[in-house]
Amino acid sequence: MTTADRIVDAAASLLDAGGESAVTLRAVGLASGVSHNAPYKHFKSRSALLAAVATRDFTELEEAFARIGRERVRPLTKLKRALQHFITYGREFPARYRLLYSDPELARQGGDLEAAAMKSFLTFTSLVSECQQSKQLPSVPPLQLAGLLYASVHGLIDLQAGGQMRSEKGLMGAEAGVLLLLKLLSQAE
Amino acid sequence: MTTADRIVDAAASLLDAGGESAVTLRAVGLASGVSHNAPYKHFKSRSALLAAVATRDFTELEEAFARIGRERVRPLTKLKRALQHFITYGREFPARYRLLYSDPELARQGGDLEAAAMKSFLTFTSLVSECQQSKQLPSVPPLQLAGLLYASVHGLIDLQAGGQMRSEKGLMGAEAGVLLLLKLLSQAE
DNA sequence: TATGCCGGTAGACAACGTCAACCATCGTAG
DNA sequence: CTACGATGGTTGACGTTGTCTACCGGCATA
Repeated sequence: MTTADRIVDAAASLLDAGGESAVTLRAVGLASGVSHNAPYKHFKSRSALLAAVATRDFTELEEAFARIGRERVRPLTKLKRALQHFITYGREFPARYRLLYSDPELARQGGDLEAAAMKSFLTFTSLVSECQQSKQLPSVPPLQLAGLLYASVHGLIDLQAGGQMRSEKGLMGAEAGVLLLLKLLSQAE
Repeated sequence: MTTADRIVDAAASLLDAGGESAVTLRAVGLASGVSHNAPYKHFKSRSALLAAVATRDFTELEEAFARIGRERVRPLTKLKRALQHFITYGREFPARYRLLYSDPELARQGGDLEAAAMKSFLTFTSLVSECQQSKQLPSVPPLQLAGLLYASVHGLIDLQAGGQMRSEKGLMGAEAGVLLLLKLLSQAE
């Protein structure tokens, strides 16, 4: 494993452990066994390092979507599994999840964050499109339906990750929300 | 206008102008004509100041929802107007919008942020409930449907505020997304 | 063998949040 | 009338942070 990888790993761990503010270059350096300035040899700034973490997670997300897409089950089942994976990831790593969709400045830190994000969305779209072809979701333009579903699920996960949607308030969890949404959508056309 | 109000105003302006990182206590002090430490006489910390900004915005949001709820138009029209207001606010003040749903630590900074957020959501829920009573939305538990709608719209606004959902990518805007969602939901039951 | 890049170090700097000490004003208890 | 505590303001200092600059060793290559 290269040093750059170890630095990204350390940043991700710190992110999980203490939120974005815990990702200081000094802590990253300490955790990856280098000095507090070594990250600058691999990333242009702290933001660029965070962008690298986000890019890696987007790529892994896309791989998961693609893997699920190859399973031999009903299209709607694939979609549900993909959404379940998304939700689980968001619940397990809320800080990393929120990083994915944080400031637009992150995307402009160079790198291929935007491309990775777009690719994962397009793979997700193909899952939605499959459901439409098998008449399990209404026949509106696939990109529109996928965008709507993606945004809705993002909203559910984000509110849950931020603690604004806790079940003790009588609200439902992200899983229940997704299932309700899919149920309602499948009744439309 | 009290000094505390001026400080909150300054923080909101800086937030709009340069994002969260631009809200430094020194800049806030300068903009509101006090020293860099005066905010501490009114707010326990920088986070508490940001929480005050968020609380104010949630309150204004709730007032807008309540105002729209008193209009004499069809329930679904009220709901659409409320959502349109929400979207417009998010587009005009993306940094403030994102502050509303940022870290859970903000909510724990004391203050009544959580109560204000809940109140605005409940007022929104009453709009949804009205639509259900007039059979314009499916008859599922109101809190669930409202939560789903709220989260979905939040997702649309948030992705747009973060620049992840730009129309030049062939994706739709938040308004179109909401209209599509309402159209599909109204076909279900 | 000399050289220039690559990846690392250490140190300094300004800006930031926060803390402590100090001070003016003013309503009020004695 | 006076003493005083609370309120809201000030200045200065401290530690931490991101970032910049300078330095340095190894190693491929001309």
